Amino acid sequence: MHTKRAAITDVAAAAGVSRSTVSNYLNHPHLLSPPTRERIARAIADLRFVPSDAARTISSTDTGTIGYIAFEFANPFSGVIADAIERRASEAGRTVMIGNSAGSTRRQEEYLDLFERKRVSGIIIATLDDVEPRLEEMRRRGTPAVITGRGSSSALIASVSVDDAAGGYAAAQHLLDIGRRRIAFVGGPFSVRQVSERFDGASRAVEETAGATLTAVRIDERSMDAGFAAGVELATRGSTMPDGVFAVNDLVGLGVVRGLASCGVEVPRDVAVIGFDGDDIAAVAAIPLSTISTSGDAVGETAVDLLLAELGVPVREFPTRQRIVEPTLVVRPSTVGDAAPVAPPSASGA
Amino acid sequence: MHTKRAAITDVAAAAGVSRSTVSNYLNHPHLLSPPTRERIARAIADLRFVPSDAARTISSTDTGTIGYIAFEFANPFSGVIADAIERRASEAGRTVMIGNSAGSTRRQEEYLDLFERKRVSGIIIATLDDVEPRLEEMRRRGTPAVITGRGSSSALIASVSVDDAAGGYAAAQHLLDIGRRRIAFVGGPFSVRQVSERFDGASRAVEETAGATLTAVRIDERSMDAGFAAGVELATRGSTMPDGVFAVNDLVGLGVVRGLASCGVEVPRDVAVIGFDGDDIAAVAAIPLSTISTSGDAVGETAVDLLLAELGVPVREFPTRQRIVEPTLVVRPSTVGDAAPVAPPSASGA
DNA sequence: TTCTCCTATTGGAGCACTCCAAGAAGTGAC
DNA sequence: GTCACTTCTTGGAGTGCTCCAATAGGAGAA
Repeated sequence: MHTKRAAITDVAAAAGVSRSTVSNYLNHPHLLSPPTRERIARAIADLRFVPSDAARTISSTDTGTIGYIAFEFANPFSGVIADAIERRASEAGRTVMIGNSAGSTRRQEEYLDLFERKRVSGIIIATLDDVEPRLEEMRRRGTPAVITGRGSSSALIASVSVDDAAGGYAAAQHLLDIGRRRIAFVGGPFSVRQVSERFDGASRAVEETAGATLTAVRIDERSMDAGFAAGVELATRGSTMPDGVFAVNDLVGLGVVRGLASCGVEVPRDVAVIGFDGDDIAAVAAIPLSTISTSGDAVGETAVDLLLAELGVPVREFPTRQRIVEPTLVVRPSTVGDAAPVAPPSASGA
Repeated sequence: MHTKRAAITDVAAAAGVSRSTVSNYLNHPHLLSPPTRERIARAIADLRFVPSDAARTISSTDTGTIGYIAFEFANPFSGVIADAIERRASEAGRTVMIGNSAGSTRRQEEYLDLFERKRVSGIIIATLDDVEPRLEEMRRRGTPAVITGRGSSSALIASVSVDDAAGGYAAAQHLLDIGRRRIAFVGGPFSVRQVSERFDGASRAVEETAGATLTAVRIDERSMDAGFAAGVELATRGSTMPDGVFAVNDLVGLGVVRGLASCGVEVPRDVAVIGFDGDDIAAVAAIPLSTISTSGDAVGETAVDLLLAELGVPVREFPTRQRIVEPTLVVRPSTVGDAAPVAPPSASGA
């Protein structure tokens, strides 16, 4: 099928030097005299020699690759983060190995195992589970990790998280600013920290405003379908129907809009809807969705920086262990429609 | 910082057996007696031993990982394919290492180098460049590859491609079926095979229909902005404005729709628009876009199957070298609006 | 009891590299 | 011609594992 791969010994023989010299050519070329360097270069080209990273790893520990365990590849947000991680890592001369836990704890464990066996330099993991103990152990063995998406509960493990409470506050405040008072939060399960913190942030904003109320519509999964169902449910509440909805994420938000629309409720005239995440699809939807945008780029890049810092490689900015990325409000027609918005008692764009 | 990692020798010592026995435990556990097995298991747990894949690779060649070089991570379609590849590979007990060429030939080369150094079992690459010679060489050295997205020009390199010509034909035929006669193709550059084949397919359909014409609007990049510009340009053509547009992909298609709309042209009443790819965003757009859908899942899975076949691992289905995935027509409001469509002389849904 | 046949275990060679102490070769000063 | 330095180059040991031929230790057959 194919001829045997050339190894460093073959190159040495072809160039008439020792293995060590070829190794030096590969790792410390400045040590060689120009003629030797040239002969080795020719031999490598002739034999089409490709050094084995495995053999190198075995005797030098650092593999130069970063393992990233995504939570859900299907979610476009994952792609944005992965892209940012890959870009930043590549700038630092490192490569990324990507796994996809698809939300499964088992697969997450499998990937942690695998990456440790591969001796990746470090791991970036998006997770909802309590993996800190495991990560601490791995760290002790020499493989550091950074958690993305939520804060780390361990001082030993770095994390990059989005300020969900601040985002929730901003979302609710925006609804209040455009005059909405009966706010509904659509999301769940509350055991997921992101969900509860977004809700708590919204609560705080609502409490600060006289006459405003906040109710929660619990859903089990954060999908467009669940949002749709919630939208339909809200639409049929009659007089207790909210005039503002804060959806836990954009997918759910888009579902809510559709659910409401399917019952003849007009967005944003009757009900204003805002999401969370800043997905691209939110922008191109039938009624573009207002949202609290978290920069996936920033999250990914920061995660890599934190990891590199832990690896002792110089990075652009001095890192602290736990980083929090502030989300920003993006206003679109789903809250401030082209159609004249409901009279805003206290107008003030956020 | 951390204690030295336990190696197989340490485990052997702790369990009171030889290194070979531990190696057997790892790779051929059936050879061991239950008591030995247990002692080794305990020793591994106590020492928190994690075997090194690098050391294994060095002495057994197959790393069990597949390298995937994506063309553009930012494009959601990449995510779908990556997800499918990852899933299928994981079913086969293999892992995926992902790189992102971001359309750059240089980075593509870098990843090919890297993956070969890592001794991945095989490579799946989405590319527009003529990489076959390089891949043939790698194959000779023991690293096979599969190209996705376009056919391979080499009989030695497998590929999974979408039948772009058939897709182009179907797109144009759909426009003709709903009574459109002045068709415009928006896409470019024509040097990219996918583009020219889609156009050629469309040509064929148009030629078969008396009185139908096809014109091409060339664009340099396949982005929403480029589509928008093309839409605006078309809208200002006055009497020569087409009544049907076939956009080279969904992103461009969405741009065209917006461009037309920005000039007061109504879709699909005045101009019907169809895209290509089957992106999710096409479905949730303001005016959901009809499209020629290619299943990213099928492409990804088939690519893995082809690669595994090449690696001599049994797979579900007997593979041939070059696979072609047939795209399917998805009809949405951008061609057949809720508003009454233009009188269709020869109605026949495809 | 002796011999055969398993089964479970092992020593040692090998894999493709790196790393380091030490040697060779060349240069210039005295 | 000798000595002190550099600059290159090199053997050999080490890395963590796998693979294989060889061996020990029983169990059963004769």
